[in-house]
Amino acid sequence: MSISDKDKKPLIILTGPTAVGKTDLSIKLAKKINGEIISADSMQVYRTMDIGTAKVTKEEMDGIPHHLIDIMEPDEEFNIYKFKKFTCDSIDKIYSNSHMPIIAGGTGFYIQSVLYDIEFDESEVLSDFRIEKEEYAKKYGADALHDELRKVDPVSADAIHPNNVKRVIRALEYFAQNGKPISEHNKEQSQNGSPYNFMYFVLTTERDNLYKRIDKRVDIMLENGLVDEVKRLHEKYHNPELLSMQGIGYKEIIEYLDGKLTLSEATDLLKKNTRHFAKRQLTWFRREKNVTWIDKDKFFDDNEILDYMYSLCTQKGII
RNA sequence: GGCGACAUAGCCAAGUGGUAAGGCAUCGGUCUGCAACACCGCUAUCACCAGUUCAAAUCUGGUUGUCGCCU
Repeated sequence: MSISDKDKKPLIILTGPTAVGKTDLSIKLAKKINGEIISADSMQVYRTMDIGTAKVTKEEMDGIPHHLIDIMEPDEEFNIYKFKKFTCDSIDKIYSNSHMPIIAGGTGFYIQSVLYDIEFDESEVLSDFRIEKEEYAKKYGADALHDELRKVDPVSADAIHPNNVKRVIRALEYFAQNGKPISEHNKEQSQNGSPYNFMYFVLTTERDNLYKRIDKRVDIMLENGLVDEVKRLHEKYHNPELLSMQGIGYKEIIEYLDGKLTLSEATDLLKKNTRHFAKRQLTWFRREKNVTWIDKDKFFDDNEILDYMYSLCTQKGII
């Protein structure tokens, strides 16, 4: 590369599977290095969804500014395009405060969009188009829709499994809007380098331990009133289809409230879904390039982790 | 002690002579505008021993274990 990393803008990312302890550590890190936190979490953006998203509380923030939390109503749609836009704005603002941006959160897809500056065109989501295609797939089968994609974009057709109707539709939508295959666009974008001089920390711990933490956290959420929180939202919106209500912890409790599950069944399902989610996150991070894994089990305490992170950031000239 | 039933992967569970369905969990993976989404892949030789048969998870005998009933 022609521009040295040190000339690029600094950025720190702290991620990891759900319930590993990101929030706590990110705040400690922010204090240590004069940082501000940008949440990379697709659910914490929603106001009044606090318990189920394990959202940071004001007290926990302890004066550290947090961005991208509580910026949407639960019946609004949030997506990666919005995330990227808001995050880039926040990063600029943080620089102008002479602070260090720390992206903390578990949505790897979102992080990627900012880190590698992936471009999204301005066009709106074609919701009618999506609905129409969904119905088509339901009526004639997923394979029929996949065949349709093959006609316009064989590369994507090869890459996307026919059963993955959502992705097939997005590829179709992209083609309808731009007149070129999404596979071409993806290929171009995948060659982007990062405009940042960054450290990408992935916090992890032994699998058994992680699962125990998850189970425990779910129990605590229940004790803290998760059912009431979901009940309030469910009564307000009456719409389990909302993106926000599809979040883990919300969809399961709604099933309970609707009498489809007992509370204990809903709880088990919620724990299971959370474990699955954590596993998928881990898979994502494993594939991500240039990440620094931090195995909590190898450190005595958070301070030792912070010192380690600090020294790596220093070496890279980020701090 | 007697009688009866059952014994298939971590769990549930099909399969009654022809070379081990399925579901869940586990594990691995995909992902470029719904991503806490959506999707894909992998995982057993049938309690043990002996016998019948070209061929047994499937039949016979025995052993062990579990459950139920009876005294």
